[in-house]
Amino acid sequence: MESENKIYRELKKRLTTDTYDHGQKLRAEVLREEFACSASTVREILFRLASEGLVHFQDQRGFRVPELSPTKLIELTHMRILLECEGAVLSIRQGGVGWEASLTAAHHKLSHLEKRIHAREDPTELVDLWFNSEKEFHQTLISACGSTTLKHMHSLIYAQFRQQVMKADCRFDFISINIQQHSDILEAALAADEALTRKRVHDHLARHLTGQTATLASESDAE
Amino acid sequence: MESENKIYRELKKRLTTDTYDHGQKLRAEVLREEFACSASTVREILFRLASEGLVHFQDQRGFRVPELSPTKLIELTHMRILLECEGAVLSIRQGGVGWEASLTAAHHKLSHLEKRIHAREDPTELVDLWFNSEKEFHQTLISACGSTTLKHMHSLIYAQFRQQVMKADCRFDFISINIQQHSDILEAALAADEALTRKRVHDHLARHLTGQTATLASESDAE
DNA sequence: ATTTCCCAAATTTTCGATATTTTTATCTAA
DNA sequence: TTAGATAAAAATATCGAAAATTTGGGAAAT
Repeated sequence: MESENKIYRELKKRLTTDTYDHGQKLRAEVLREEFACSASTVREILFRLASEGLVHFQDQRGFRVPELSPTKLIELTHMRILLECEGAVLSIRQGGVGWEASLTAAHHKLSHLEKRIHAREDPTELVDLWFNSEKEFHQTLISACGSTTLKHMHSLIYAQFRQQVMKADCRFDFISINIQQHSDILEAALAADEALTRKRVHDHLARHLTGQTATLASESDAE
Repeated sequence: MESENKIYRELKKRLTTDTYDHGQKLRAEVLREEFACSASTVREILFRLASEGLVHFQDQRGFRVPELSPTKLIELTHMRILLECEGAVLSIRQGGVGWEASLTAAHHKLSHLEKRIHAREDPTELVDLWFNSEKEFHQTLISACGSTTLKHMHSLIYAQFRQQVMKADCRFDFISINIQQHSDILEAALAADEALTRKRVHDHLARHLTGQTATLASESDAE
């Protein structure tokens, strides 16, 4: 049963980190072998992921990685803005020095990493680290909001958002803009400027509101 | 498959409509008999409900109806305010006449029912109808927001909210206030007054923000 | 050549049995 | 009497196989 959680985390990681292709079929029988467990166990985990929106399930037709959807991405971005602005503002009000410290720390790590990525020719090796750091920064931003429910909703949305942009994000086309925007958010948050924080969180995510982010290179339709 | 969805809906209904007690154990073996299916099927459904927050799952200890939690209720109320205000405002902007018509219709049905409840001595028979109507009204309020994701998040939150207040709501202590507040919301929405709509949605839900709603009569801890 | 129907293969869903873990009950020793 | 340990009972997790459903391909008919 400990292994089940392990498999869950591994699958979730893959689904949000550019391992599978959008639309690809996820056969329990195949994954069963890979993870050395029964098909029922895999099935259970896939259902769990399906209800989080990271896997698409169709009756009698099994599981798939959700398709790329510009509309979905816009909606997810909208939700992220709503939740992160709310969470950030509440954190500003209630967070105190402890929160400021952890946000600074999270930003420092992220910033350091993003600069390394920016300097590199091929940042492939750093992709995984970046996914973690950027997630941690945004989670820390709302961490002192005082609502487990808000944080939970955010993590659901964030994971789906990441799944939609994982392929694009691996190219780091916007890395230098990102560096600036993350700094801007930190600055506004530490200044306890609620309106400015909202604006900067919005600006940071606004790029995904156009529906043109999804112009990707060759989509292989492996099956 | 088809029967599975049926069982899922039935269980969800029970979990949000005062059938089980908070903290009550949900044994797969018991439900298996009742629904005439295998324990695995029930287990699958319970997992699904668990990831929606409607049942509590603990490793090796099975499933339970979540405990009553004042903190949780406050958080859920907060989320409802956030989501419903956003959804209502977007609907005002994008809804058009069609939306106004369905909102008026939903309100009419709800209003009619609430007046019947208010007039009665024992409204027990109308509880189920009321749960449906009140849900429909609030869903209609945000139905033209243009975001499937927002509506989905709202329905997750709404179900958990209802689960927390189901026992209390069956007593209809606030029915006359509710009638007024539902009307107020309709009025503001039809007037396309965004700020006022936000305020009235907030006021309608504010009662649950105090953490004192949960003073209930005898909690039986059946097992 | 195209469409329809039917059969076979592959995939998914359901199930009951087995193994593991937790809970309850009983007994012994302090 | 109580606390701890152990055994018995109950509940849960895992599995492989049987049942049901979909998919793909080929033959017959238009």
